[in-house]
Amino acid sequence: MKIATYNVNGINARLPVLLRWLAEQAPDVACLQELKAMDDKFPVLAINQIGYKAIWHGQKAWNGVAILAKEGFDLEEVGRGLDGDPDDAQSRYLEARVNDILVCCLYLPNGNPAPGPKFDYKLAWMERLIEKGKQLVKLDKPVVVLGDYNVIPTNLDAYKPERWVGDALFFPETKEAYMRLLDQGWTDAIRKLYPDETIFTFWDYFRNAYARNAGIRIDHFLLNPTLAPSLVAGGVHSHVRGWEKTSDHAPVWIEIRT
DNA sequence: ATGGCATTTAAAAAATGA
Repeated sequence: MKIATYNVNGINARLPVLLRWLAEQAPDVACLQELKAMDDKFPVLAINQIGYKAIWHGQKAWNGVAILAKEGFDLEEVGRGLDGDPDDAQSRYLEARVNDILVCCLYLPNGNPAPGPKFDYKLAWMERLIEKGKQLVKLDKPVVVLGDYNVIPTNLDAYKPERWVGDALFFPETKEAYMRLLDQGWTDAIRKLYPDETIFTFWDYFRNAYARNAGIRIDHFLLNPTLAPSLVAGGVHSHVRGWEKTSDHAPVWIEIRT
């Protein structure tokens, strides 16, 4: 089974790119982030027409997450949103069962500028995710928590790491919270497959960043111990970042033995 | 240190992203 994550940066603005990528790569499951659309603006018809079911959690203008699965897969929503803050109205977490795998799609807050209230929200959100992770990691069933983490885990994950010092994606507290999550027993699937390679999933729109390969790795797959032994392959569809009217993220994928 | 670009909302310019 191939599972992908893709921060589309506006699902309606990127619909041609999204459909082209789905047709070209045909992932079995695709988790999307940054829909930037309300629920009734989600392009479900176009997605159904190319053979995918979908569930989504939208929001006006910002955020928004969705889980797509090919027709023939069993897709059932398990929940939306993280516990721990009843006042949180941002659509950033969606959980579904796809066949026997629990698929948890997230769009972790950016947190800039740091320090500040947005950074506080990011760190609080990470604490809520860590609470959730405690339960998920120990399940007997296979679990993947994937999406745009907005975390650059190590110096290996950034072109010129010194440029990211002081950024919320690379702040000591951000990396520390992410490490605490990993230490629950999660496997960073892409880093497991490529322990020493420079791999990027995001290139900003400025300064010709994609052509210079001046990127960062912030889209991650975390596998629980039940699922981790089934990992067989993975990578980044970086060529999609070179398409017209494309997102600043590229799709990332893994393959699971089922 | 700053700004470069792209999107949404909504009707010009602000907010957001990373």
